[in-house]
Amino acid sequence: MAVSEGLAIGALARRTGLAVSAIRYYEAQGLISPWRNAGGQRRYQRADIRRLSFVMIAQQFGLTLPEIREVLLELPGNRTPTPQDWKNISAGLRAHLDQRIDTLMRLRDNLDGCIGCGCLSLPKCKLYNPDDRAKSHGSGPRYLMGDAPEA
Amino acid sequence: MAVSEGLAIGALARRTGLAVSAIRYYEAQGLISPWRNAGGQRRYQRADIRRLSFVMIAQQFGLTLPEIREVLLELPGNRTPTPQDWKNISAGLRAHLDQRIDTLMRLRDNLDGCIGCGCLSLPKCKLYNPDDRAKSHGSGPRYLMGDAPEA
DNA sequence: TCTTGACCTAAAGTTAGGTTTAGAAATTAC
DNA sequence: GTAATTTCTAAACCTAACTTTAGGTCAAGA
Repeated sequence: MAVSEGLAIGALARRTGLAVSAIRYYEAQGLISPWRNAGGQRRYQRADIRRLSFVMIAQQFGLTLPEIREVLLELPGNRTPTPQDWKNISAGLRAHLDQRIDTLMRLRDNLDGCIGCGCLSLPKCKLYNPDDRAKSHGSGPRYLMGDAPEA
Repeated sequence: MAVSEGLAIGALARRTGLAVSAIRYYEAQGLISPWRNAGGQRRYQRADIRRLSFVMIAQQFGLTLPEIREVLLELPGNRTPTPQDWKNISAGLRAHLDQRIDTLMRLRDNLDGCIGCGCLSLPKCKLYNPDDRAKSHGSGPRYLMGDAPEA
């Protein structure tokens, strides 16, 4: 086998720790774009290992797949990303992470306040601040305090 | 209407900001247990407002409904919870939150290290530490690095 | 060559946390 | 007393992020 035939999906799965089905799913979501060999099978570059690694890390940081897709668009399309390219977009992740930590710490401080005052049920409690609420966790519809649709 | 007839589900929904359907769902998940009036309709105590408030807050902190159910079991079953009871279980939340913040901060530090070394694809990268991975976000099956089922 | 094992697609299933819908019964308002 | 609200149950639907299944093709080794 020649050096530049690329990785088959199974090999990529083994190297990244991802399931084969997950890699196909990521392709469907536009996160990765392999080419096809003569028989129609997917072939990947070695740089794609790094790309998927980035996807996994960004997920841990709470980014959704569409968000990750956007971030990855910042990579150069015309050449294999360099370490510097990766450092650049990782810096963006760092900002995102800082924000999440910040939100949680504010939440914690508010909880401390509420433990003190026992106001758990009061609408004016800071824990009900809509800014801190919703869209931070999980999936599916959420219409929480102040997030309800108009009508 | 007598004082102690209890709240109807719609009233509870208005006071908590939750959807009626969500309240019924929480009941199905064992988070709240109303009684029924003669006509079979749900009736709630005013203390349940506080109970649902706690549920919402705990959700923001990233607890799942089963986890919240466990926490709520620590409340006294034989009487209406006092402010002190609520303070006690809120303290448990605080511990949970501290842990989450800790994890995120460690993640951030590791990212800094990786930005420095560009090791994004190396299995030895600290960002791949299984302890930090999985079960922290979102729903659905996740078999990530080291989390794969045996066979 | 033949036989595994890897790969393909499309569609359906899964989980969490709910919402929506439908048709019927209870309550409330006038 | 009747109309308008609420509430009831059960079942289907929703999203995100995948996995599983079914039925068929490709590739590699003996």
